[in-house]
Amino acid sequence: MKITPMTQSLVLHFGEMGSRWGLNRTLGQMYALIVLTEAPLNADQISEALQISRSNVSMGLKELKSWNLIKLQHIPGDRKEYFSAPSDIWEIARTLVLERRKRELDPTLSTLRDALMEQATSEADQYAQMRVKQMHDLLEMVTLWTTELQGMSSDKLAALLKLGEGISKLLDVKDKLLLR
Amino acid sequence: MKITPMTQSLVLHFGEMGSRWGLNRTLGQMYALIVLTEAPLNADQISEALQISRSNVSMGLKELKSWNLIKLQHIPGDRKEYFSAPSDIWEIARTLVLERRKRELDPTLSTLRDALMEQATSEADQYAQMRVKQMHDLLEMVTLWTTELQGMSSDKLAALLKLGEGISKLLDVKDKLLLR
DNA sequence: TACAATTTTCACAAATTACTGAAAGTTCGA
DNA sequence: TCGAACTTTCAGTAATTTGTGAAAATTGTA
Repeated sequence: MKITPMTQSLVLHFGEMGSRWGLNRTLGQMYALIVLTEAPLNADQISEALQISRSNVSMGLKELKSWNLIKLQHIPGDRKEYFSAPSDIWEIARTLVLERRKRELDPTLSTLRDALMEQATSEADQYAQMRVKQMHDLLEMVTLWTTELQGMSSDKLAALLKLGEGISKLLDVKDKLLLR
Repeated sequence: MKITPMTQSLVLHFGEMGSRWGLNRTLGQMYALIVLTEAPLNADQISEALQISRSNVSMGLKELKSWNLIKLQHIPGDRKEYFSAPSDIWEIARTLVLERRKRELDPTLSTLRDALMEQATSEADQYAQMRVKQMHDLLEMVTLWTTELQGMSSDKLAALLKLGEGISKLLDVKDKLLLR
């Protein structure tokens, strides 16, 4: 499996990015390759294209599956397993957000809630609890938002994001509507 | 510097979280401690509370400074440097978003743009470029949003987040207003 | 059921990242 | 300008994470 210079450089960049996103370098590279390639790929092709061992690919694929980022498919007459990414980039983004929420936000919220349930005796703990409450409320809102995003169609999501700088104004409009 | 069991467990949790956020475990712990403690702390106190070497604290503090997450202050009659976190949790969140954007989004956008400038000859590259375009547009919108957030007051930010499930409806309202 | 094709697991090796103590550097007051 | 108080740097070590090859497990089909 040959790989063009363009894909090559993108793959390398996303490898670096991957490590900042809870995935690791190889995983980032693998996913970049799958996303950028139209045809579904099998493990051997990935292994060859990225010059990593077959077993490493197997582990990476396992991880990618656990993130729900890839689709398994079979090609008639071929026993190998082929993988591809969703064609809708918004779906990928939505999945990424959802999975990170499950892995990071949810456990953190639960820890914060536990801390809030405790009886704060010392003054130090009272202050800590106050901060915990602030963080908790903030993260809960973020959770609410991500939940909301999950239910939105790709079109709507695109529209929302396009709003961009309009969002601030929109908020003002909302206030006026409520005042009416 | 003693540390209550409550702070202790929160510090440990944010240590784990830190590693998922581009910081590392120690950095997460240090910041949690600073955020949860009302009084500004000096390096020795942090070192003692978290049981890590003085030099490690120095490096962590340096990193935290580069993220703009801590404020340096001096206590009259004491030559040590003391550090504290912003009292406004929204400010912390805003800073975090901004810094991550600078470190991750911006370089990625630039790589994507480079790829888009190239002449795609092969069919493979044309497909790749199409996907790159999708990613680029998505990330550019995210950037726009984060920029917008930077300019918003904490109050407004809180209001926006509180909108939660209302956001979808709000979008509909906007469409109606435009149609009018 | 047997067997070839394919995938997964896992113990170890390699690479990367984080931590430490000692030494060097800085700052400030006398 | 000296020296004590404090901070930073850095080379080496420790810990963690990632990658590999060999072997085991699974799958599909003749």
